[in-house]
Amino acid sequence: MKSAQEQLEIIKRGVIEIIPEAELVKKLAKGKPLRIKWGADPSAPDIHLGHTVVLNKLKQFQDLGHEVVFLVGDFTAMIGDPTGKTVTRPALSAQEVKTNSQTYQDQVFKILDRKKTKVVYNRSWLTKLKVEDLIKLAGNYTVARMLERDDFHKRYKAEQPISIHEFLYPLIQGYDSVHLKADIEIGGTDQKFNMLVGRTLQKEFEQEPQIIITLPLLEGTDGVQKMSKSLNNYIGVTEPAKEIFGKVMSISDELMLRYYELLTDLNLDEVKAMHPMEAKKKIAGLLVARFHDDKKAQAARQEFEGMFKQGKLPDNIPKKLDFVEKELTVLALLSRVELVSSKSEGRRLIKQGGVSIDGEIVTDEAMMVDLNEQRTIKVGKLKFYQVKAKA
RNA sequence: GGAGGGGUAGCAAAGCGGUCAAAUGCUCCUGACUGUAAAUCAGGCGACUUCGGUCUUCGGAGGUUCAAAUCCUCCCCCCUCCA
Repeated sequence: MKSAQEQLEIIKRGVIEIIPEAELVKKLAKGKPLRIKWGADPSAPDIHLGHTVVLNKLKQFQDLGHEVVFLVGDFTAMIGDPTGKTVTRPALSAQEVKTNSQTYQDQVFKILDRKKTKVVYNRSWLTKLKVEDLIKLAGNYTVARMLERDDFHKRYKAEQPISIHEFLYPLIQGYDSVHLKADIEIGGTDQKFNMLVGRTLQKEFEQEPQIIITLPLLEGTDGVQKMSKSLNNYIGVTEPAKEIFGKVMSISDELMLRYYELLTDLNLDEVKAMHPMEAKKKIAGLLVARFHDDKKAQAARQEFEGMFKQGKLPDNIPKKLDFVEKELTVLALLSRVELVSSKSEGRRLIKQGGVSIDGEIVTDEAMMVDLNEQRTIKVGKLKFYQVKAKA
């Protein structure tokens, strides 16, 4: 095992805060594997780039010889983390949780070392908690302290409602740390308060309090809001290579630098010196390679370049080659292959010059398309379909 | 228990008897420019259409009216304050 100082150097890279750093050094100095807690809510089982910021850090810990505890919050999912949220989530069924957490694990282990990871479900101990215990637990915290939390504070000041159960969430999350005897808890900056509660509770339970490590939140592809599935601004780790590549290519330059900063170890000055497009292709390739492999990264890049520079068609165009009709109007064709959600939309697109067949822009919605030959119909820049009548 | 505010298109938010398929902003879609970037510009953003129109939308159900998102009745839901 590396020295505490060496480890600290690695750990510190890319993190926002270590609370408190001195205690971390002490823990590391013991030379024993530490237990790192990372909790995830199994309601949205798609791991995206945002999660990987934390996962990469966890992987570093594993490489340094520590133990990662992946906590599936199947119990807490019923409450719904109030962090940054306004709506309560519906409770998940046991089956959903099971499926979700399985998917979650498959994805997590694209990055984490399965052998060095312990997977736990907080339902297994939280269901055993008695009302009595819960009240005791709640006794450790005051309303005033809860209200210190930024989003609670804002809502309180704005006279927005705060439900009691939302106060319970941080307490329960904190209790998880007590139960697991976590040495370190890691999470996004939005989790700081919740993780601090864990620290406080551990002290109450006369444990050595956990160290808190916060990591930056990755902005989604829109460049503004944090990456999340519900905002549909995410890049999922299980997405096909060309999707990942394409999505990365479409982010803004500014955001690209941010991605370099949070998702790679590369020197930012060198990146800035590159042509932005080149730099973007590079990170797109890197990420594809990370979640797939080098070969696919190469292929994705080539396809991308072929498609947009040389105007070639992408590889896997959806096909429908068994039309009964020998010919159809453009409009009918569009709606048949569901490139448009309604005929009105199709009309609009044609009017705006967004539809082409075999490279020819369509101007007349009633134009007949001969389906005896294979045709490629294109809507906008990215949607294609190959069509042909049944032989 | 009492008082008040509110539910309008993906979101936010106007409209408060006809000119409303519903202002405006954002998102989104298409086109131009370009590096599938940003910014900008142009157009669009309920459905169907023989492009003349037609049909279905403003929490739900009824009603008044030639005419209702707009008025009335009942119901459902959300929020705030007081107790």
